[in-house]
Amino acid sequence: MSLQHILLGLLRESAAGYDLKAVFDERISHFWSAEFGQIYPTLNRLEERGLLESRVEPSEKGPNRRVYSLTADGREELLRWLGSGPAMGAERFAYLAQLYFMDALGDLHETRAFMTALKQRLREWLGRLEAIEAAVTTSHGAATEYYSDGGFHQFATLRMGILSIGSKVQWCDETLAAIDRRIALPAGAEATAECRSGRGAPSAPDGSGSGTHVGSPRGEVAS
Amino acid sequence: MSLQHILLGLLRESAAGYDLKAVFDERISHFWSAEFGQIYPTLNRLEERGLLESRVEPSEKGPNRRVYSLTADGREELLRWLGSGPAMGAERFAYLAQLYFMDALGDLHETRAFMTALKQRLREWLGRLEAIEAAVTTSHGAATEYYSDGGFHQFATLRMGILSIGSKVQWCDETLAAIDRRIALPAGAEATAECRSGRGAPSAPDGSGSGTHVGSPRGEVAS
DNA sequence: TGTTACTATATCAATATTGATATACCTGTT
DNA sequence: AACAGGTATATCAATATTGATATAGTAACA
Repeated sequence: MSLQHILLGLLRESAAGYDLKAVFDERISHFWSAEFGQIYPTLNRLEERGLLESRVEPSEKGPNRRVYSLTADGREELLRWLGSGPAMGAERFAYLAQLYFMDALGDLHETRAFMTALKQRLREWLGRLEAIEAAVTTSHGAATEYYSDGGFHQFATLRMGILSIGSKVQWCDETLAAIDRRIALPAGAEATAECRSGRGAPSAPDGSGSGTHVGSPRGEVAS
Repeated sequence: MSLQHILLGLLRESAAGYDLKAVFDERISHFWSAEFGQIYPTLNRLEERGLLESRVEPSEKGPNRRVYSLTADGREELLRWLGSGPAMGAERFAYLAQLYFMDALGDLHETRAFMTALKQRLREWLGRLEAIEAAVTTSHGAATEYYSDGGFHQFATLRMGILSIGSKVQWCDETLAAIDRRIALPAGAEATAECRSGRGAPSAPDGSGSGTHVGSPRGEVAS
């Protein structure tokens, strides 16, 4: 449901779907993204629900544009969402899934190459965010408490991107170091251990006899 | 496309859809989650594509189960995915979107309450992950290089969860401190600043005359 | 003038995801 | 035996998301 609300937020200033795509790509990609195929139908539904209204305008550079703006109901719904407390969706990292299963490749050098590539990608991303941060603090100073209301809030979200991705780069280093220690081990020196995680019962002693030990190949934590 | 591959990874050990749901909830929720409504159709499609095979078995505790296992093609596709380099999907944080627009509430105390609640939720989550980490290192030691192959890779993913969420808790503190400095300001002392971010041209000087300044209410970075 | 190429604008089909609901079996109680 | 409540198993309808494709204008150039 978040995209609907994000569109309401972006449309505090009216815009066409095409413009909004650029905003996703250029300004808020560190916390959300959307394709045309999602933006247009969602705008339609929001208009059907009376949260947006639209008018067709000629474009300066191309075909006619349908420009959307908030209705009173739309503004109300936006404020309701903003006041409803933090929306905590599940996080998804496909590259962590790959790493989780990567023992299947049976070669730690593959894992090492993977982590090196991942670190590189993360550092590029971090660099882009830091460049934006530098541009902002250069022109407005490092004391964000003096920023405009909008700027203050936006800068805070940028900071989370920087800190969070920065921590992932650190994690890459930590993991690469562990990989190197492991590679240096005399063959066959590994013991057996699996770790389980998630929001469920943290350290439930396993072996409850369910017959199917899903996702627990070769060795258990509670060994 | 990732869920399909994650299911292939989990099914290195055969299981029914019901079991897999538990794995998502209890073991890998720090990087992926899935509901029944997604798991079952995806298993079907994977079987149609010949990457999985299934047989119906009586259950010890309930209705008959359809148990899936990898085919040779399925294992091959899993390995292909694992070897294809880090899959970098866009990250999505609905709570950051809320914060980004929260100037609309016009009351920094609302933002403060929001950040306090967010920090609390993140700390709880971090606590769960750290409890798992403690359980693992207690029984297998802190030297992960001696873990089993699977355990080593799985522990690495757990560490990313811990470092990444930890950095977000830090960010909450940093942001709360900035909010407090801003609240303490004499009224009207704020200047104007917006920040833009994303993968696009990092510090493109704005004002390119597009007419619609989407998402840039009240003040520009390149002011 | 016709052609190429490029930007702006939008739609479509396929797939993924969520949340609610359904159905089967088991266990204990009336 | 009939029922109640719980767990195990699975499906469905609605919505979200991705990636490819379509269509309109504009600009440069042969």
